[in-house]
Amino acid sequence: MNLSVAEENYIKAIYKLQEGEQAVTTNALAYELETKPASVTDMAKKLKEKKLISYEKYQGITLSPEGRKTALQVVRRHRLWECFLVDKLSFSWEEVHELAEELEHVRSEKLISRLSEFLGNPVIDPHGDPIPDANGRMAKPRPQTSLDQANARRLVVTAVSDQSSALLAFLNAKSIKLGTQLEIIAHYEFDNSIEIKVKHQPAITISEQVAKNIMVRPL
Amino acid sequence: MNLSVAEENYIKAIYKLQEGEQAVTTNALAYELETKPASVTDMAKKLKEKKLISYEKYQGITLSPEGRKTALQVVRRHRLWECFLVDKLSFSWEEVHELAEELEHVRSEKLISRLSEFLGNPVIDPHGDPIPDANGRMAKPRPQTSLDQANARRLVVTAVSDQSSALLAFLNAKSIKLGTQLEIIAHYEFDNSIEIKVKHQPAITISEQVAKNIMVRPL
DNA sequence: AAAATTATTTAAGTTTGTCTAAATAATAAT
DNA sequence: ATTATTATTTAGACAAACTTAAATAATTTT
Repeated sequence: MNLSVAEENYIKAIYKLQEGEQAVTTNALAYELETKPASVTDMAKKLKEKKLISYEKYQGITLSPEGRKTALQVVRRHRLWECFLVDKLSFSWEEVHELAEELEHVRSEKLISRLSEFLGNPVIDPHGDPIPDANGRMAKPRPQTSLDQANARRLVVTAVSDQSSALLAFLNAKSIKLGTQLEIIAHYEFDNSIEIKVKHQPAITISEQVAKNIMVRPL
Repeated sequence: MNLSVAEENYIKAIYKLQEGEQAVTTNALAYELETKPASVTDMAKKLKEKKLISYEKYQGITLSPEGRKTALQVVRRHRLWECFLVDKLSFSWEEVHELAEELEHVRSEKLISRLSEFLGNPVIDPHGDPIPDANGRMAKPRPQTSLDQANARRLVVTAVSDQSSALLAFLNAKSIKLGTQLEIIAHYEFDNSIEIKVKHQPAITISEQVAKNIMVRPL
């Protein structure tokens, strides 16, 4: 099946939002793709026609088996390019998403298998997310949570969900990046701020707002 | 200026056809881009509006200085990706064109400068064509001619202009590839066929049709 | 359970890049 | 210098992916 860039982006977004099983709503998808609900409805009809999703009016969207397979191919391409950009071109992890977003739409089995080989067939990308293999199989995603909901004491930073440059600059200033190990010192209940410590750095206090956008997993 | 993929392809094709100075005709451009003359006229109006070309009804098209700059950026991206595919992913020179055709449209100064650096800032691509630098400067193109028009005796293969798999298979069978050194043994005037010899191979006779599609330069 | 709110869909219109068919201009042939 | 041919442009339409505004369905609130 030959999909347009827009169609691939819808499939990928549905995959991301579906997260397990429940149907994806029109609104959620519109928000994710920065488009309007009416556009989502239009596209849903088209993707249903192509048997990539199941969709009934007012009932939300779920990927069909073919849809899931397609999604995994796009995810594989995206994550392999991220590896390339970080490992070979020395980009930092927060820069690569947008570029990979474009590179992922170059559809060529051969290109992707050669790229994977060139990178040493990596199984996780620079954000710590697993890379599907050519058959769509991958390790189960790490149990990430946002920092404000973490219950373990010692944690590793796995991603930053908000890509705004303000947040990235803040994290940069505090030497917090992918793979940084943190220790939670205290929760302050009156404003839900969190005091954390990075090795060799003074302890710092982080607002709930910031904590919500830092993804971590237990060490 | 933010150009669409289609616009970039037009600019690149105009650059390719302009070859020196003379204006590009509507028909030639339509043929090159595998589209219809009417579509070319439409696009010409748009590109003129954006000041990338000069164009007057029935007078053909030439790139403006900005247009040329844009074209060189696209050519730079294309040729760097070709280097990457051949040098790092072990593609053969005849496979890379289509892939580079897609990769070239990922517009990021930083990506391209990093890629160039990663490749060791190459100045010629796998087809022997010069790669423009970040400022659009490049070595002057090699004096290629098609094999049927070559006047020197000893030649190097620099490109194959027809990308059909039939021709590529033929060349493969005869061990002729980019960089192969040939010697012209004889021209047969009755059908313009050419007898050539590759080192360590028996001499072979090539039709005019084939010779027209093999680009060479004097050794 | 009715009213209010929110979510979703439909209808109609836009833009980009294409197309076909018809009209016009430029060039070549007699 | 007409006529014929070829090249180019215009006009009108189409598909993809989007938009806004209005209509309808689903969900929540009271």
